[in-house]
Amino acid sequence: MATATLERPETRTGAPCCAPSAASATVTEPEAEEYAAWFKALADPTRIRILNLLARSEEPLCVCDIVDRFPLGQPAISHHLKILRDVRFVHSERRGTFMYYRVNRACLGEFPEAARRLLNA
Amino acid sequence: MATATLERPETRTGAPCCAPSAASATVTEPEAEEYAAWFKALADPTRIRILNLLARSEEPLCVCDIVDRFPLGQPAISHHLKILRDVRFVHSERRGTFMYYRVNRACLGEFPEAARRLLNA
DNA sequence: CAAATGCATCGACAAACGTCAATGTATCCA
DNA sequence: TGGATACATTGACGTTTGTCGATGCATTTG
Repeated sequence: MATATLERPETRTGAPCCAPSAASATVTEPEAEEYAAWFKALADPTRIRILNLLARSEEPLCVCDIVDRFPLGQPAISHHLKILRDVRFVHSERRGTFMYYRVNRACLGEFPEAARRLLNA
Repeated sequence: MATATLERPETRTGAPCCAPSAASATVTEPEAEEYAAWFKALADPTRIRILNLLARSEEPLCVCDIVDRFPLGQPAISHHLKILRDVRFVHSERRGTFMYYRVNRACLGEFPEAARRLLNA
């Protein structure tokens, strides 16, 4: 899957986050693909746990911190982190040779509200 | 995937819906699989649009009504409806030879809140 | 009962996903 | 400059997913 598929105009123009300002109206096919991409990023137990781990951590965590907590190899963890980064659920920041990850609170905060508008119309 | 995987004790004992009463604590691996199953059910554009269609409809819709709105065959639509039923996002009811589907408001209402507790800890 | 209708299920197939081992890249340090 | 460290990327593999055509089942109607 191409990364560009998950990058929306709003994000490229500097909008803080994810919500496509969905009114409680009909969801078009492009919008549906966008929503599905967000849900797909959460459709794996490991990513759920990584995200919860980052959400509950005061400090950003480096990749090796995360690898230590899972029975998976480092490439698998990096793969999941990339998926979470592509949909803007997490941010990453270099510190020397370390990459520190933290949740994108603006994005995760808007996500449940977007889900509500979508499903609870 | 077996249907039984998506049936949690609460649903079997008559609880209204989905939320596993997740405090804002560490998500265990079984809990993560449960959450992932819900998100997985929403990780497809067609299911997003089916769910939005049902959510915006006052009246329940039969399968042929839904089939008419998508460029997919009837087996594909039935397949997606089964996935949405397995996670309790929709209900189905027979009327003669027709199967009428409607959203499970209790479930879809709790889902965003569960997502918030999970991600916005 | 028999035919017709609406939907579910099955079998098959291509595409996507998750994982690992191996390798590449960037940064720090001696 | 060269080695070591932390992470990303690649290629391969088995599993899962989404779709279709064909078929089966339940219900209504003649």
